[in-house]
Amino acid sequence: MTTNDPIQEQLIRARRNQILDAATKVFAEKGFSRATIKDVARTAGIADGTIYNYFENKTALMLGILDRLNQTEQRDQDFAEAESINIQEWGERYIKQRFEALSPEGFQIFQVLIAEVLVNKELRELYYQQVIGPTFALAEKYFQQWAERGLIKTDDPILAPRIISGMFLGLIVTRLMGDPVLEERWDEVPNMMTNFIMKGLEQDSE
Amino acid sequence: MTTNDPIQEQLIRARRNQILDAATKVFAEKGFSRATIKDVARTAGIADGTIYNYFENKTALMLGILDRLNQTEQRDQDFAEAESINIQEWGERYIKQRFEALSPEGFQIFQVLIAEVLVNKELRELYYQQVIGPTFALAEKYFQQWAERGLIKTDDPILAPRIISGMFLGLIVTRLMGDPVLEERWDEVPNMMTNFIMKGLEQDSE
Amino acid sequence: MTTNDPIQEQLIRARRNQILDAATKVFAEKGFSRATIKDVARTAGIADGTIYNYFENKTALMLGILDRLNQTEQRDQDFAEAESINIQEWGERYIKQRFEALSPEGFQIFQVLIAEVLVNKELRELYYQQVIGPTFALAEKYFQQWAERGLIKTDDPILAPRIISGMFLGLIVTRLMGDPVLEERWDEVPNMMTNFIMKGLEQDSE
Amino acid sequence: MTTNDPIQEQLIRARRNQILDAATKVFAEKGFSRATIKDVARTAGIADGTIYNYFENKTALMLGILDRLNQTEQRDQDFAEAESINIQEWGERYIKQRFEALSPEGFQIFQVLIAEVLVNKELRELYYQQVIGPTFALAEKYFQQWAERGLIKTDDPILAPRIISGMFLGLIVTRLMGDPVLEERWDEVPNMMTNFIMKGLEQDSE
DNA sequence: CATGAATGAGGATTCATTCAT
DNA sequence: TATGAATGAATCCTCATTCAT
Repeated sequence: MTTNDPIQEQLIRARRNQILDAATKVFAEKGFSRATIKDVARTAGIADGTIYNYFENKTALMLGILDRLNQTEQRDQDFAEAESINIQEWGERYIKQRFEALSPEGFQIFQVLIAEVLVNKELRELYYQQVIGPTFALAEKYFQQWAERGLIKTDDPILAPRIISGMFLGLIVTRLMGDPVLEERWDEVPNMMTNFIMKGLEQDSE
Repeated sequence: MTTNDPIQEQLIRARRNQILDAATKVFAEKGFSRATIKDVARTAGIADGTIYNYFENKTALMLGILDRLNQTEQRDQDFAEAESINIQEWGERYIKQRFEALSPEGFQIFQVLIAEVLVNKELRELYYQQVIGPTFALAEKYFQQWAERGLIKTDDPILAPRIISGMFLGLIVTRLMGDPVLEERWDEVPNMMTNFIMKGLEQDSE
Repeated sequence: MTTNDPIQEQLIRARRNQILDAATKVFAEKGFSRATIKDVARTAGIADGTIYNYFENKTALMLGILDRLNQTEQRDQDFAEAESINIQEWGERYIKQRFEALSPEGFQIFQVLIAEVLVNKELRELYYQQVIGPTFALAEKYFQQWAERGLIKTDDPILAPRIISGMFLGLIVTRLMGDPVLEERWDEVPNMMTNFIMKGLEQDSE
Repeated sequence: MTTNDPIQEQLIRARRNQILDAATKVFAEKGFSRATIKDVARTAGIADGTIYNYFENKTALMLGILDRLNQTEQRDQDFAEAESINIQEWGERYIKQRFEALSPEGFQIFQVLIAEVLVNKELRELYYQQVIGPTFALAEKYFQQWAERGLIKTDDPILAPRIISGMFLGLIVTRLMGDPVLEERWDEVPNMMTNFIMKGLEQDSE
């Protein structure tokens, strides 16, 4: 079962990725339940049965997608360096970075993920525990520090990051819901959003 | 077929609502595809077949939920009166109103809706056309006016409402994803959000 | 249950006939199985439930149709008088009579009957016992007599009537199968058929 | 999808035939509508689902039966050679041939076919167009020729073949309706029928 | 490992029948 | 009696999963 042959390992990993790519695409298009193993297999260009050599069952495909997401996510958990530089600048950079990470495939992953997490309690808990929770915990810590140092003016370092990430998430969802404006002007969104977060809508009071 | 007997009408409407309530609950819990007609029937306390006396098929249940949503939504399409009063005050009031409209059942409806719309192209297009599109169109018009009159300082009346509604939507999704903080402190969110929208995070520059 | 009020009786019989008419029509169009009680009720202009006040169940509708057929059939069991007149003339008259009995409704009854009898063993046995069998028995008797008296030249009074009635039945079936020629020229068929039966195709041998 | 592997092809065709055999049997016994896929599957000795690997749906089974019939039918479209030989002899031979083609399975096919065609408009039109119509067209042509050459004495080459084929069809139906005489003496029918067609019932007039 | 035919449990839907009004 | 809403058994069909090749 578990070989140690490094070439074998490579092949297996490649095949797993090929299947997960197909699954992501198909799940995004039709949703987890409506998508069939046959769909995934056809999209991956392999036979139905082959999928079961790499994944226990259909649910494992979903978890596999989540897993890959986690792995990529972890790379950009870099709230850190904020201290050194101007907070506005950092915010800008951070947000842009998040947006840039959203490849077309990234959107599909979000699409699958949100849709499924909303209606699958198990997955929801898993995802909250593994991703959302830790992210918020980290964010809270930094917002706390920044607020203390007077870098930002929020008095609620718990809700603030939720509002910001909510904005990000909501924009993605709105785009996924088919808003053509967001699709077309997606590049302008990070800047706009940063501005928004920093300064709000209100007229300067002078 | 279509009787005019008002008592009959009442009964039919009541039964339809009973079924839609059950469907909303079940769809929110398990998602549209995983939910079975038997689930809905059991939850509604009726027989499977009865559902088909009121709805063509399972999909019609989904559309029925959407329809009821539209009907309630239309009541609060009141961007209007903003002109008369202070824009900040209006924003506060408007946002609070939107939040208050979110009964527990309201959350379930969102849960069903978002999850399904994300993976159901037909429904997505329908919903965008009937709800999202018109709402944005209206919002754009008002933002435009407010910006012209100097009430708000955005220079982009197209993206701005998307960012704000995205924030709202994103917060709902985050809560639906199980964030306990948002659930617990949901009452504080409208104020916080209003503030945020108006003033942003940035320290006043004096 | 069983009233003796003659007016009641009349009404009941009328309603039964109304239902059977509708059933005949619907069964002919869609076949017994595909036809629904709702179809029959709608065609009869009454409610579904009402049918069950007059017939035990759906099958009883079929038997009711058969029953009415038997009652009309019995009127023309008049092989008799053949003796008195020229056999050719009699044949002509008999065949014409059979054809004339075929009202449009009569075709529908045949359509229902044949289709159902072919695939319903119980009904088939019932029908053979009650109608086909007795008819052949009678026919055999007369053919026997005619042959003995030299009125016809068949030496097989058992098969002969089967061939003739088969011809009749087959022409009906062919017409029911949608042959436009037979539909259009149906009036000419009796004569043609009589001739055929009497003289066959063969050239006279002089 | 469509492999060219000849062994695969063989297996597929064999399985299709296995299913169609079962379907023919079951449909003949219970009729198309009353027969269930489970019935067919059990009779074929396979699982329900397997049927759907070979046929789109239940209706396709019916069409499949029809298709096989067409293929066998086409072999004996041999009106031709009549010219060379004595017409009586040819008629005899032709009719015998048709009767011999009626294997036990052939009867079942007729049973299914007639019963269903009578109550299924779509199938009826399909069958008329593909089988009955063309057959009559061919027959008309030959009867016309024979009549012109004085081989037969009919003056109506349009109705004549209908009467003859009607006789054949009617005899089959009568037998299918359960007549024990026809079942027992089926072998004698072709001769009797030929005679009948050629000479009719009438006493020779000398 | 790869394949894809076979399996059969599960779910949407239909419809004969019942029964309260 | 007439009605037609409610019922739930029955049936078609889908599809995750298995397994022989």
